[in-house]
Amino acid sequence: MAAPQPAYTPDAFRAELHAKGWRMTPQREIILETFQHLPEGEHISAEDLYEILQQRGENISLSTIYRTVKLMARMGILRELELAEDRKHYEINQPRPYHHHHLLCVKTNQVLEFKDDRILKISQKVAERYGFKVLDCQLTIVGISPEGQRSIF
Amino acid sequence: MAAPQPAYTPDAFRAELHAKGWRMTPQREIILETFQHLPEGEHISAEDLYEILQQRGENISLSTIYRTVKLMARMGILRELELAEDRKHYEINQPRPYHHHHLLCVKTNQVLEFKDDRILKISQKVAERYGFKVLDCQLTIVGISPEGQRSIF
DNA sequence: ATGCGTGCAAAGTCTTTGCAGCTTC
DNA sequence: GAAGCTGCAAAGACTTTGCACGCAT
Repeated sequence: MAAPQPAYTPDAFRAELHAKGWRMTPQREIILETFQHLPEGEHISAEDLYEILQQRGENISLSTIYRTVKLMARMGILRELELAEDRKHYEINQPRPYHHHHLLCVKTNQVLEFKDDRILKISQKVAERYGFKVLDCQLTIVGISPEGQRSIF
Repeated sequence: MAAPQPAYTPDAFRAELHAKGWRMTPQREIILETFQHLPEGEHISAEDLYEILQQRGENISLSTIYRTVKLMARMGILRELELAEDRKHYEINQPRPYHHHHLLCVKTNQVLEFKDDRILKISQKVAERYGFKVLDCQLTIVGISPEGQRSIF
């Protein structure tokens, strides 16, 4: 029985930043919150985030967004996904059982999510074997969707 | 007991190309062979491949390389990996039990390989559930290596 | 007060594309 | 012979970086 997962708070973020000699800023807090309020499983690109913030009237530069998401990914707060052909996408790195993985179609570029607790367990075992601390694990299944199988390519 | 895995021959490649109305060329054959002769687990970028070919005296343009590796990845012959920060890497998509996965350190960028037969089994089950045909599956564990844990970031 | 972070614009890097000529089927 | 493929150069797309100013500590 898993306990409800407490949200990663701005204060926790601040503390982690301080521990490394870094600083909390309004921009970083807004970006954290924005990711936390994204519907589950939704992953966005730097540019997507920029537009979301623009529409909310938050003027945070693209540079800052790029710098911040990279920082947060390195801290393990965000997962960096490379599912689309062209650009990276990010999403909150939810702990199990919210952890999910992706099924990707090379023909239609369709992306489906699925969950499987075994993946994280396997990952933790493997990481332990090599002395790694796990921040995230992603199983990406690349294949051809039913629609893709019908198309002639 | 798995039977020895027959290599994917130029003829098989040719046949698959023809089935789609495409053509075999010397460049494509050389690229296929180059990937097949790479040490197991070695994955290279388009530019790496370009340099390898240059050194072998094969003048194949970067454009052709980009076009060919993308084509071969879509055909399931190559796996497209996004382990490095910047560019895509490719390797032959070996069938089980040669299939391997990656453990990546966000601090040192170190990449380790490991094998685990369960991953492919799980992937096939999941794909089946959604009607997908599996071309490849990649479990990437992102974490911090022992060396990375010692560094101050 | 110190020095990290932000914004802007410019520069970079990897990748794609238009086109003419060559090659494969 | 028709259509796909290659090479070259140019264009494109995403991301990073230099610098001056502002803000967190």
